[in-house]
Amino acid sequence: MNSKKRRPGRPRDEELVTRRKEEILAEATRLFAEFGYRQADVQVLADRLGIGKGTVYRYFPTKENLFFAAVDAGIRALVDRVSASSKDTTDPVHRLRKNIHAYLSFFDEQPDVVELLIIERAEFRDREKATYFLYKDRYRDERINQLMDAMQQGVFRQMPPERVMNVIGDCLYGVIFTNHFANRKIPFDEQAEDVIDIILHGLLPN
Amino acid sequence: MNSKKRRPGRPRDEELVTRRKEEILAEATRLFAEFGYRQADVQVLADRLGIGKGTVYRYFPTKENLFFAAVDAGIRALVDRVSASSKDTTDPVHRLRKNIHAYLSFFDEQPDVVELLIIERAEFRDREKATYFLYKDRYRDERINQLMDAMQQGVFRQMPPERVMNVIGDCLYGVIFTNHFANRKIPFDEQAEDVIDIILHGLLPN
Amino acid sequence: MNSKKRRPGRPRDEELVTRRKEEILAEATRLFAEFGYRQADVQVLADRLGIGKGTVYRYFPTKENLFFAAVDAGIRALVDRVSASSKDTTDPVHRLRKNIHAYLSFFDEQPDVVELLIIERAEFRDREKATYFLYKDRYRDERINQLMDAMQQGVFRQMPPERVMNVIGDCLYGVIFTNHFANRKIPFDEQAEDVIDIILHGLLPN
Amino acid sequence: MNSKKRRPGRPRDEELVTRRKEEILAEATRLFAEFGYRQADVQVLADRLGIGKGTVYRYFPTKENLFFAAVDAGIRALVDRVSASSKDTTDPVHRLRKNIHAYLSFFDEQPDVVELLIIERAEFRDREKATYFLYKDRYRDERINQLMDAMQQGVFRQMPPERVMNVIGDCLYGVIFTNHFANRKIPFDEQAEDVIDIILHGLLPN
DNA sequence: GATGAATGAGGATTCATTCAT
DNA sequence: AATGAATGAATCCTCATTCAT
Repeated sequence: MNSKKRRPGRPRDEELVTRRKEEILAEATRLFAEFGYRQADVQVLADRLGIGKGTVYRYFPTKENLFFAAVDAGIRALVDRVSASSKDTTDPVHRLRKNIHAYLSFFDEQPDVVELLIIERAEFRDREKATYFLYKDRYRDERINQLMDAMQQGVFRQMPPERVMNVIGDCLYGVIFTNHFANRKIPFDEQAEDVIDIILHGLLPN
Repeated sequence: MNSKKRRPGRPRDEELVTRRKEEILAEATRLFAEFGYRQADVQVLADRLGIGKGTVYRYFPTKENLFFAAVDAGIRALVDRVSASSKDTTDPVHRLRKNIHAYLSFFDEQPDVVELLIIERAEFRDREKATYFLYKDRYRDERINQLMDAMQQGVFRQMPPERVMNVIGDCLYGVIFTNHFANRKIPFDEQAEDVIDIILHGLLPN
Repeated sequence: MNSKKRRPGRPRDEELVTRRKEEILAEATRLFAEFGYRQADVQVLADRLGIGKGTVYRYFPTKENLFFAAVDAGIRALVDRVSASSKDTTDPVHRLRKNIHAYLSFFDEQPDVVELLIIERAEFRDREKATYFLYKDRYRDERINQLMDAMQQGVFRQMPPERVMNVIGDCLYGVIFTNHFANRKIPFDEQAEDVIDIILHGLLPN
Repeated sequence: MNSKKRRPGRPRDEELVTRRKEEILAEATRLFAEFGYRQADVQVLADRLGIGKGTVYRYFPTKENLFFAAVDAGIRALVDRVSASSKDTTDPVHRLRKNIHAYLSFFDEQPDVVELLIIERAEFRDREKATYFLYKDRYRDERINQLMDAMQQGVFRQMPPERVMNVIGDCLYGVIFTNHFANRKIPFDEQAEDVIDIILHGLLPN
């Protein structure tokens, strides 16, 4: 499994760096989620980690850099989870269900990541796009193709695939944001079923 | 009618107070939307208004108070718009369409209000509920009843009304947030139609 | 009793001014005692009096002026009380007793005045002498003479009268300050007796 | 003995902390005495010390905290001086004389401390007791016992010891305050003798 | 490499005073 | 005369970042 060639010299150092970065990132995520960007004090982060403030700056040159690294890590974890959820499925409806469940369960487990998304937009308003959507764009064509296939197969109605994708994506995004903004406590799998039901069948009786 | 005895001295001008507050609020909304809460400088606000900083504090005792007044005004305007949109409609489908159009057109015209909602959550993370949802709660029962009526009439399928309401609300919330986070430029009425289409008919062919 | 000649014209105006000043001064004394000089807000003073802030400034050109007027009024009241207390007494011991009782009872009734004395020094450190001592100086010679008479008569021991006066004065000053600084609640007449006892007889057995 | 493992990085220098705090405290005492609490600018303090403002806040988290640290240091120095003055004396009269001389000579040398006491009360009026009296309370029982012994021995008259203690304390407190309020310049040892004379023998001829 | 001491730019808030009404 | 709207000077405190040890 660990197929990287182990070269002689100081291989452990690299690992150390990686491990340290991850530790810092994990704590930083918690800190930002707790205090917001501005109020999150790098000194507090260092204290919680039991290291010096300078050490944090060794691994992340600025607070902003640290923040975006945390956002990135969070979103990458989300993407991995959602991708994995439908790996062995080709049925469009099943895949959609799996993806929605994975998406909502991820944010249920990692509520801090939602906070990071909000904070990112609140603090870095001048960015063209939030990180989340940069990642999303990468999977755009793949999603579109899957939707078009499903329509071709007659599993979904014929609709503009991009717009369908938007509505589904927006709906899920809205669910997790509302959960946080309204302090809503609904079991995530119930939410998933509610969303799936409406997205698949609509409100009208057939 | 105006039988109040004129007390000596300069009379307090209630209208002036109202006008001033509105002027300040309008500019504050722009400022917060532009810079975020922390970065928004009350001095800059005063400069833009051509008044002294102390004058701002005359009308709003703290920056936080000012911010929440701006949020409140924004949400009240939204509520008014949506309420007005379906005033003379009793048909459930028509009402839903009207409401969704009104909702999206409001945020299309007042994008600053979306920013305020995001900023509120990012900065005041400890509040039980964001202002938006406090307002929403007031209309909860009314909405539920309308949905139940529509189901009774057979216009909508029989479903748990609360959950339906949540999915619709989340979906719309997600739309406006995504518009901002992803810097998405789609005509709001197209978005409205896309959302309405899926919510009413679902993805599956009938 | 009201022996001032009432002249035709607008005599009431003067009275009004005097009355207004006194009302303002009384409330100002309370306010300063409650908040200190810096923290005492002229707006609050006006509000408590039910008048406009500008009106306060009509009667007292600056806050500082207002403060010193309050101090002055307080000290003048003290002086009057103490003077009156020994008006019909010529016996040195009796006069001393009367004066001490009057002094302590005054500050017992008017604790705000003590606060003013403290605040005066704390805020206006550059004054050569606190107002209290300016007033005291006026009575210096009279006091000295009284003490010298008492010594001549053999009622008091022969001592440098100035120094005796200082020790007595300091002692009383210390009593009222300590009452305030230590939040001490002792009936003022007991305190008077304690002070009188020691000042007259000393600690040593005769 | 110094067997602690040297952790990596710059070791925390406790001595430096202590030294810095003392330096800051000394200058702060001067500053507060000169300007009062409100008017004392932390920036000026930093400038006088030739350090950054942030450094002051590194050692004292708030201006208030800094002020009380200064008060505390001042009073502790007083207590030490007075305690030391009568260490090898058991004779009550001698001890009283020594204590009074020490007390007055302390404030003669450290007039800034008197200012701090005044400022404390003027600014922090809501405190139950001024710091000075909190310290004094600790020595209360000891003082009472000494007085009772002296009375038992017949060195002092029989009197309520608590009240005697109060009168002596108030008298001294009054002396130092009057010195400052009235800008009085009398050699402190003369003052001591005057106070001692009256406290011991009273005004009346034996 | 790690640490933590030092820094100072940046921004909210208070309140005496002025002056138009 | 009386009022209260407007002003802005004055100051505390936070915290990212640098760099000597």
